[in-house]
Amino acid sequence: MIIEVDPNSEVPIYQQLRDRVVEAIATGVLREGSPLPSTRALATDFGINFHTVNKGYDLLRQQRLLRINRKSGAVVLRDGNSGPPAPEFVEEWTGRATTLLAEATAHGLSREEVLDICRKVLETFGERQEDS
Amino acid sequence: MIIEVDPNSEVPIYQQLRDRVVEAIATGVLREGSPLPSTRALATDFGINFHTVNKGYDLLRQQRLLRINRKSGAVVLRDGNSGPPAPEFVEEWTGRATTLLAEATAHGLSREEVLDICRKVLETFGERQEDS
Amino acid sequence: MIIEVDPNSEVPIYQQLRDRVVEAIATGVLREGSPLPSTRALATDFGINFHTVNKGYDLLRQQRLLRINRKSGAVVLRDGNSGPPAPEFVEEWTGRATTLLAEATAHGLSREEVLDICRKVLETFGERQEDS
Amino acid sequence: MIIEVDPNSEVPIYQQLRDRVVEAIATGVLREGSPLPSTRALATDFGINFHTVNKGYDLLRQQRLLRINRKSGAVVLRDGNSGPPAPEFVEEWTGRATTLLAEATAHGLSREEVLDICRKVLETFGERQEDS
DNA sequence: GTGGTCTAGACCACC
DNA sequence: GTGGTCTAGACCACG
Repeated sequence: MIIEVDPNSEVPIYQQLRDRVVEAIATGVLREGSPLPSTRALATDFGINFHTVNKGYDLLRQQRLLRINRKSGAVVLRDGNSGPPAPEFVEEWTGRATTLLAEATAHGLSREEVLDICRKVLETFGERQEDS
Repeated sequence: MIIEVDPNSEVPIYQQLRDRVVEAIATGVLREGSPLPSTRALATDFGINFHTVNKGYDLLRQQRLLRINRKSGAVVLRDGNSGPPAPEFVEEWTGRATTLLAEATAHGLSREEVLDICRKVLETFGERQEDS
Repeated sequence: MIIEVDPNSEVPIYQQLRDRVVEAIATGVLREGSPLPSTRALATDFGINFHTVNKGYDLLRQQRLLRINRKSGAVVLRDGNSGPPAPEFVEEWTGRATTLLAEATAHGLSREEVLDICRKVLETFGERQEDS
Repeated sequence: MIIEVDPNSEVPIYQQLRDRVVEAIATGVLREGSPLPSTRALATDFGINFHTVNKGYDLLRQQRLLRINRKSGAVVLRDGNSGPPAPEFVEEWTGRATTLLAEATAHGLSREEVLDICRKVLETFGERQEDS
C-alpha cells in the first residue's frame, strides 16, 4: 500500500487515513477481501500512535467498508462491485455533494467544467467488473 | 435571505453558515454585490454568538467570496458569473471532490449514477446569466 | 442521574454506561432533549477516565440516541415517544433477542414465564404519551 | 448438528458456538443427554482452533448446560424440560433482558410490539414435551 | 501476535 | 466552559 498521511494537516490524521483507504478501494488498489496492515504496524510505519489508526479503521467499519477480526486483522468488506449502496447512504452523500458542487459553481466553474472534472476523476478509478 | 442553521448539528455552526452562503451564491439567491446582514444582526437572528458569525464570514473572505468593509458591511465579492476560478482553487477542490467521489464509488454507485446525481444537483443551481 | 458503573465487571465500563443511559431513556428518567453531564464531569464522578465516558457517549451517538454538541454537551436525541424505530434496528434487535430468549428456554423457563418477566420489565418502563 | 459459525463476525467465535448450542437446546434439536461432537472434531469441522471450541464448551459448562466427561465427551446436561431454572439464573437473566428490552423501548418499539416479537420467537422454539 | 480496554496528560477547536 | 484529537503505555481477550 502506498498511503501517506500529513500529520501537519488541519484534517485529522485518522480521517486522512480513512480517506486514503476509501480512495484505494475506489481505484481498485484495495478490493473486497484485501487485508490491511495491523493497527500497530501501520502506526509505526506512519510514525503515529496506534490509537489513531484504530480510530481510522473504526470509521471505516462504521461505514461498512471494513471488517475487523481479532485474529486476522482488518479486511476490506466491500468495493464498487459488491452491490448497490444503501439508500440512506445515497441521500446523505447527495447532501454533501450539493455543498461541494455549490462551492465550485460559486467560484465560477460552469456546469460542464464541473462535470468534466468529476468525469475525469471517475475515470481514474478502476473499471468495474461488469463494464469489462 | 432564507438561511437556516441547526445549532444541534454535528457540523460547526460557522461552517453551516459558510455552506449556506455558498449555496445561496450557487443558486443565484446571492449575486456579486449583494449585501449580507451585519454580523451582529445575523447573530441575534440565529441566537448564536457574534464571534461565530464573524468566523463564518471570515472563512468566506479567505475564499475570496466575500468582501468585508468596516463601513458598508459584508458584500458578496463574486458569483458564478464573475469569471473563472483561481487555478489553486480548482486544484484544491479537485482533491476534495476525489475523496467524495471515491466514497460513492466504494459504496457501489456506478460512474453514471454518480454523474447523474451531480448533474441533477447542478441543475437545481439555476441557469447562468450567459446561458440565458 | 442515579447511574452506577462497576469497574470490576467483565463488561466494559463504556458499555455499562451505555446500558444505564438506554435504561434511563426507557424508564423515562431521560427524555428527548434531556441534557447529560459533561464527559469530564461524569468521569470524575465515576472515578474513571474521560475517554471512557467519551466512548460510551459515542456508542449512544452511533445508535442515534444521543446528540453531542461542542457547546452544550450531550443531549438525548430520542426516546420511546420519538417515533418508530428503523427497520434495520428491529431486525438486528430480533436476532439478539432470539439468543437471549433461547437461553431462558434452555434453562427451563416456560414460554409464559419468559413473557411474564418481559411484561413486568416493560411495565417498569414509563407509560408512553400516546397511552395516556 | 447443523451449526454454523462466522469467523468474520465481530462476536467471538467461542460465543457464537455457545449461542448456537443454546439455540439448538431451545428449539429441541439438542435434548438432555444428547452428545456433542468432541472438541477436536468440531474444531477441524469449523477450521478453528481447538482451544476456541474448548472455551465455548467451558462457557456452557459454567452455565450448567453441559457436562464434560473426559471419557464420554460433552453431553447436554439439561433442556427446557429438565425442570425449573436456578433462581440466580433467573435474576441474572432478567438483568440482561432489562437492558435489551430498554433498548427496544428507547428506539420506539411499543410494549405490545416488543411482546409480539418475543412471542413469535418463542413460538419458533417448538412445543415443550409437557405441552404436547 | 492480533485487536480491545482503560488510564493519563497534552493541546486544539468551538462557542 | 465544552468536546475532539493525539500521544503514551499498561493490561487483557482472542485465537
